[in-house]
Amino acid sequence: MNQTERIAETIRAEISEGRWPVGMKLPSEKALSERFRVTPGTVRIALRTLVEEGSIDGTRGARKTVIGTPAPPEPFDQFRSFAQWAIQQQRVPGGIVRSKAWVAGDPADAENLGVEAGANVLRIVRLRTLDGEPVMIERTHYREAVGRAVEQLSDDCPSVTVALAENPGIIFARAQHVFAATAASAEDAAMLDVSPGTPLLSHRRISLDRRGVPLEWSEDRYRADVIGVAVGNSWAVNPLRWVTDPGG
Amino acid sequence: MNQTERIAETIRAEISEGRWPVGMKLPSEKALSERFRVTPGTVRIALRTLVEEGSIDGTRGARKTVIGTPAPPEPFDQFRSFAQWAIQQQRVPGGIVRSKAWVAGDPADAENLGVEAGANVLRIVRLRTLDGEPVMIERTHYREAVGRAVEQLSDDCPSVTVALAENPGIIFARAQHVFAATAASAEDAAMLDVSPGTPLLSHRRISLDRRGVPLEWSEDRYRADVIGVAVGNSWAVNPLRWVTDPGG
DNA sequence: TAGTGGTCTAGACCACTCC
DNA sequence: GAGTGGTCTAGACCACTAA
Repeated sequence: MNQTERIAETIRAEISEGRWPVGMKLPSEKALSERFRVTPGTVRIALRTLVEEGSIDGTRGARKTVIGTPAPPEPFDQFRSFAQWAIQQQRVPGGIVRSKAWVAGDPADAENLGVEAGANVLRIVRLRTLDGEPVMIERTHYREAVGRAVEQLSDDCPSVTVALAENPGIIFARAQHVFAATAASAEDAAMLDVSPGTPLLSHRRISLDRRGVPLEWSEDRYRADVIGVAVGNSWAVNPLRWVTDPGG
Repeated sequence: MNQTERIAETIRAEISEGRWPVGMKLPSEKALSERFRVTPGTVRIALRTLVEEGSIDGTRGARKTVIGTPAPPEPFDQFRSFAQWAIQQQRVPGGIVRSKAWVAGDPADAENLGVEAGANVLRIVRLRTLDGEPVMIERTHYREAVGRAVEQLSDDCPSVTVALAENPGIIFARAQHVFAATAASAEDAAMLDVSPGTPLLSHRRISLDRRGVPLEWSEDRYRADVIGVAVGNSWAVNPLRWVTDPGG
């Protein structure tokens, strides 16, 4: 554990338990540095993470002010693994593979995965459930190397993400997402147990490894009355942008 | 301009124009520090922003590798100001105020704005257009102090965000967003020129100032065939999370 | 004007990658 | 084992806030 992480974690906890109420100014960096027996620079790095999380104010020249209860950001995997998220919500996740097939990559696969058209692509359609209720459909396309690892998992494997993490060569490092809305097709409607035409939240994503190589892309559809997507942004960190022609 | 920003900007540009192609290793921090005449620590801070943007790799002990073309993140205001975004896209933004009224805050206003039920709230419904085509509806609720500033703007003011930034007491510092999908109501359909029931992307947001005080909240609806929302995340920065019961 | 945070320098030490 | 990046220390200097 880093010093900076340790300090950030300690102050986060103290804000949560009310030792530094909202509106109160934190001690100066110098005071905190003496308390934690580190230099002021180290304290500043720790406080910067809290500023980026949006729980303390970052005005220059003034003491840091507590803005709100800190919510440490979800780890990256938490937005890849539906199962992990569901368990944290104290819901029971389920997953049913509805179809699985090696196909010749079409132009969309070629563009999204950076492979040639016709290359081997593993296409899997999964229905995800919460407490037995169907809530989302994943239509995922895997690059050949990843598909071979996915293929060896059992169909009722609760978390593909966790299972793939065991695989040394496959590291999901970042992803790009586009959100839109779409009407449930007849197939969607049957799987999600809604009427055809029901509005669904459409989530297209491309997952990349540390070197920027696309590992998978997916078009997921959510029952929008049950599950949505939350995002935070700030002057310090703004990952959001509008796009025209979202596809979906 | 900071040293760190200057260095990050220079390297970003050099990657974009192909001086450091994808897959090539960047010079060491020591070499870069001599080139820019700063200390290695300063170079590292500059490179960290590129790592967070996802354009270079951040493996420890190895030289930084170019992953892809850098896309500097949008400034925070860019996701508040529809007009600024549209102009950057070389589209012509338009805005029409469809209704504007001071109302007594209902429970939703009380919760989202942190005011008492019955407090004065300015409620404005705007129709936004791109090149004359209607693309989104904003239903915004302003806290009283902000509403008084908004009220003084002319109805055809192209960018409320820009106009409000002139106001010294009102600083938008961060926001929370929830995305879902919803069916166009009769009113929505008439304004957006679509059929009732058409799936729309629903975007609920709460905008806060630096001290965490809510300034406005809004429920926006987008024509999902024209406009969507893109988000990037990585192991370094992950602002995304799923939520149950998105409202919408 | 005093205090504070933001930036940058200079350098020590360790963990890790690569040859 | 050489080279490299990540962490942390120590301190100078400046910009800004708050009284």
